[in-house]
Amino acid sequence: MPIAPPQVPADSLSDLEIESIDLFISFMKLIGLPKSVGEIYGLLFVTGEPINAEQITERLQISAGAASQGLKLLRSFGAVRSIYVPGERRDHFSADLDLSTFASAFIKEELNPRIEHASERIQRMEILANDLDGKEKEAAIKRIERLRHWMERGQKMM
Amino acid sequence: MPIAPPQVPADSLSDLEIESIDLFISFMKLIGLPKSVGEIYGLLFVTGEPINAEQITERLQISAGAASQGLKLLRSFGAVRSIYVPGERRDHFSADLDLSTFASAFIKEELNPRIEHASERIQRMEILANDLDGKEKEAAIKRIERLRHWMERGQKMM
DNA sequence: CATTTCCTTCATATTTTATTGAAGGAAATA
DNA sequence: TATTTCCTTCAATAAAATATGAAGGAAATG
Repeated sequence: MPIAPPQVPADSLSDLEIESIDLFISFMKLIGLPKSVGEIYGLLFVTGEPINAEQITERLQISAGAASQGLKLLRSFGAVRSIYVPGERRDHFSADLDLSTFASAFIKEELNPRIEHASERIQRMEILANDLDGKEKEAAIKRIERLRHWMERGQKMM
Repeated sequence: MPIAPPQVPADSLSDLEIESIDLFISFMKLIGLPKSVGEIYGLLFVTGEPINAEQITERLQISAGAASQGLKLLRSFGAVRSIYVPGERRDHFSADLDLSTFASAFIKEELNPRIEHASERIQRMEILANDLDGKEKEAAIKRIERLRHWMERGQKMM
């Protein structure tokens, strides 16, 4: 009878690490990013020391692909940076603690394009509303005007 | 040979309606709400006149269940209101154009609870960090401090 | 320059989320 | 009060999002 393979006990996470990871999972989900991205940032956040991709996959028990993609995204937002560690061949990564960089990048890369798209759509709506007649037209234009107002407010907020 | 059943051509949507629906689908997705919610609000937004649930399901080709749930959610945010139409048995619905009501309700019901949860988590992290020693402890505390700072900033923004 | 190591990409599998449709309850109508 | 109409809920299903892991490329090593 074959012996059950020993559960490779990937160096389990401390309570502090778990709290941090959980926290950033919720945060990333809130802004629409996948769980794995939150896991990675959460781990890097508490770890402090730069660690490599293998360490990330082992501690978090995620695939190399997920780590690669998550790190790529986090770097693109400036939330994580590559750190050169002398004598080490692998890339090492560290969390950037200045979340304002992250926020700006997120607004610029994710939010602004959507706002622009919405803006174009509102413009098109105004044109289409002009083809209506009478009371209906007036009402539609008023509504769309209002929409534009709100959109501009949102735009300014950023 | 049986004749193909005539495609019940549910009174198709105008270009203006499609633009509005698309716009609100993107918006609702952005804030993490399902497509059907965006469809419903988008339709009500351009329609102006109060319409009933059946009209919504027919125009949007969605199920009665989806309409019911979507309307429930939108009402809970104050984005849609029930309108009494004399002589009509069915409930009628109309979009509330004041999006600030919507925004407040969304912040209160969706965002604030998450912030509180995060706040508790940070507190727990601070306690756990106190159990570390030396340099590691100091570094961890500094990071968590920083996190709290950012969280409080976010909290104030709302 | 052959080999190894590391990283990324992408097709597929898995997990998560949203929608459907049937059942049941409440309110209006006959 | 029986019947019909309307609305909601929820288990089952469909759709969408995310993670996996194998394949391939690039860079370091021997």
